[in-house]
Amino acid sequence: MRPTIKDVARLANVSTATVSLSINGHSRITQETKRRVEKAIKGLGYFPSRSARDLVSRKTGNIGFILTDGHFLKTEPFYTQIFLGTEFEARKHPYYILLATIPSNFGEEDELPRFIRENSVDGILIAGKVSNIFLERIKSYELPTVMVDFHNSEKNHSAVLIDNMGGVSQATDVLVSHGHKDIAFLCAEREHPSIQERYHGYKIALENNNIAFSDQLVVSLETVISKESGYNAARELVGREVAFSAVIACNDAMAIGAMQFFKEIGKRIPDDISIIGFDGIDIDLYQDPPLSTIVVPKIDMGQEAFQLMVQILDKKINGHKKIIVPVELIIRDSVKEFTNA
Amino acid sequence: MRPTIKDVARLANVSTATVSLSINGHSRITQETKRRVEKAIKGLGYFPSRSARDLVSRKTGNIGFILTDGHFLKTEPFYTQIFLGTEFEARKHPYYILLATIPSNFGEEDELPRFIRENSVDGILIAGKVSNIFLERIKSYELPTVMVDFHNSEKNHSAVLIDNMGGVSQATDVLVSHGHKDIAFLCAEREHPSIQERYHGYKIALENNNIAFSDQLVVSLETVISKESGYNAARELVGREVAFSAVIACNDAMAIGAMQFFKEIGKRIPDDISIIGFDGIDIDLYQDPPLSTIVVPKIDMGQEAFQLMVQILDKKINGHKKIIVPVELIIRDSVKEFTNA
DNA sequence: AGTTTTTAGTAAAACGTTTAACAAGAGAAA
DNA sequence: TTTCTCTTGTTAAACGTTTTACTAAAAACT
Repeated sequence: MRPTIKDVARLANVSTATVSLSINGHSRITQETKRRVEKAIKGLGYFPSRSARDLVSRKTGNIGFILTDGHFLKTEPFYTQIFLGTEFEARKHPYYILLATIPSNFGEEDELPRFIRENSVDGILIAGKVSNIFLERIKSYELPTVMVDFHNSEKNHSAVLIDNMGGVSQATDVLVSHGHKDIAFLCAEREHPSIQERYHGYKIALENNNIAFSDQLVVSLETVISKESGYNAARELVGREVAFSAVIACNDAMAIGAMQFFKEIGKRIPDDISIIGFDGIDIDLYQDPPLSTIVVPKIDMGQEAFQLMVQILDKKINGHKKIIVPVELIIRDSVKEFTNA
Repeated sequence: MRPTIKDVARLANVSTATVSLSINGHSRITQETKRRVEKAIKGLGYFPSRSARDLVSRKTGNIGFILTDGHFLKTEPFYTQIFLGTEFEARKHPYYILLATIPSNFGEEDELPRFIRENSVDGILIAGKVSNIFLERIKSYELPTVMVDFHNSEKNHSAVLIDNMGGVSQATDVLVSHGHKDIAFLCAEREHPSIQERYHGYKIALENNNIAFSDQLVVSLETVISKESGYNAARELVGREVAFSAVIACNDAMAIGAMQFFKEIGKRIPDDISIIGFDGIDIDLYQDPPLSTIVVPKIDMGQEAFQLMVQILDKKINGHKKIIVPVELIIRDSVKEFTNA
């Protein structure tokens, strides 16, 4: 039989209240008794019962982590790494994480994650884009919410976001400083906030560098971001027969797809075309040449999000807080000085 | 304030005991009262408190899902899909799943997953290969355990396993029936039970088809399975300058890496070489040509594992039960009749 | 009719914590 | 000395269920 707080109290010759206060670090207890309690706990291998604790404190001790099944099963473990970050952070706090996936096109008829319906979480983390219907449906539960790598149009939630604009601006600046003037921008899923920000960063940077913007250099056709859409976007760009010496893709998957097309039609990278992606995923390094990219600190984002959640639950935050995590531009062999050759 | 069982009892004009028995489907309660209780529950939007329930029933209501961080962060969502399968199944039962990753090389100094140390799970699911040290360390907790796609040498746990031997045998048979005689086998991580079984299936099938086994046709050099090791294995095979017209790789990743090498040296698939992988991952379809493979029902495996766990917890099982899930050979364009041209 | 058995429901204890209200003793202030 | 204030600890209620033992009424036997 697992020892209870009573066993500890008996062994330490104090009341159960003292044990409880001692464990939870209340200042009422003297060092001496605290030591006695500690010793008893160690001796018995005692561990407080979660359900008893939760019952009286009226918490569940769980945080829900929600993302779409598409994001969870993606080939690139982008959101998986964010999840891992929250897991790492959760270990330092008295919470467990419950993961649930929802359909990408969550609609009226779909069921909410069970832990929401059963009131088994104290708050939820939402990673990546989810449907508005989903957001509407969970409103009535009034759960503390932190969004990661996404924020809804009303922006009425705390969120951990990527510095999309800064990242792409920086990338553009670097290409310009390498002598490039005709810089293309390949993207998809234009309605996604992150994509809009990246696009914005591209335009701003061009402006700052006194380079005229040309919509002939922007390809934005498809609604889903993938290697395939990158391949197609590159084909479209080449088909337009407009001069360009560098490409920024709105993420690494598209960049890799684009590189594949460029290579297939005999273009050399970086000799003919310099290219930069966004995300910083592992396979970037295994490309030929290795892909330059804007690295997103995925683990950090997960950790930040969880910390934010803890602050909210501890009522240390009043309104909605936004955290913008910085990104890091890493230039590899896919970028080279512009040559007129 | 959330309604409690007392509110329901009051509204339905019965005792809390009746409500409890009613909810949990005890036969003591008459249809009429059950209906009254149901109505009250609906009316109040009542939901039983997990912590209260767990406290008295001395369960946690959680199942731990453990896999190595390497497996979790893999590019191919193989284990992620297995996890999703358990998630789907868990929704039908009164359990939540807690996920934890452990280091691939878990050692003496590493910490056990928090939910184990804190006694917050009623049982654990272990997916994929984990270190023996880990298995040793959790022994003392005496947790009901189900292993998925792995079983330790002592085989003293229930497990859900893949029909590795059957799958590869079948693949070999098909190649033989397509006229191939010199069939190579590429693998890595030879000490892994699944790999051994696949290798065994290959040998058995050759024997059954009266084809002499040649270790010149078996490449097993590296300790880690990946696209890269497949690429290297193919190079090794070609370097041996021994005739072969077909290849079975011990998984899809290696098959894809091997295909890449074959194509690079000008071999045509399937004209010069037929190739079959194992796993059935999504990108198989996007290969050129689409890769034939032995499809593992990953979602099913997760579901089976969870069902097994529930049976164990309900004491419906005496000893250790093994479930072998069937696989399905799917022949795509990477396989062709042998021609002597 | 009287007795036993079955049925349908209830009272109350128990699960293991937290915490508000209280108490006893020690030192400080009067 | 008496009273007041800290300090350190304790008592006991409360959290929301489940379940054992019990009871009253109805049904089934003699």
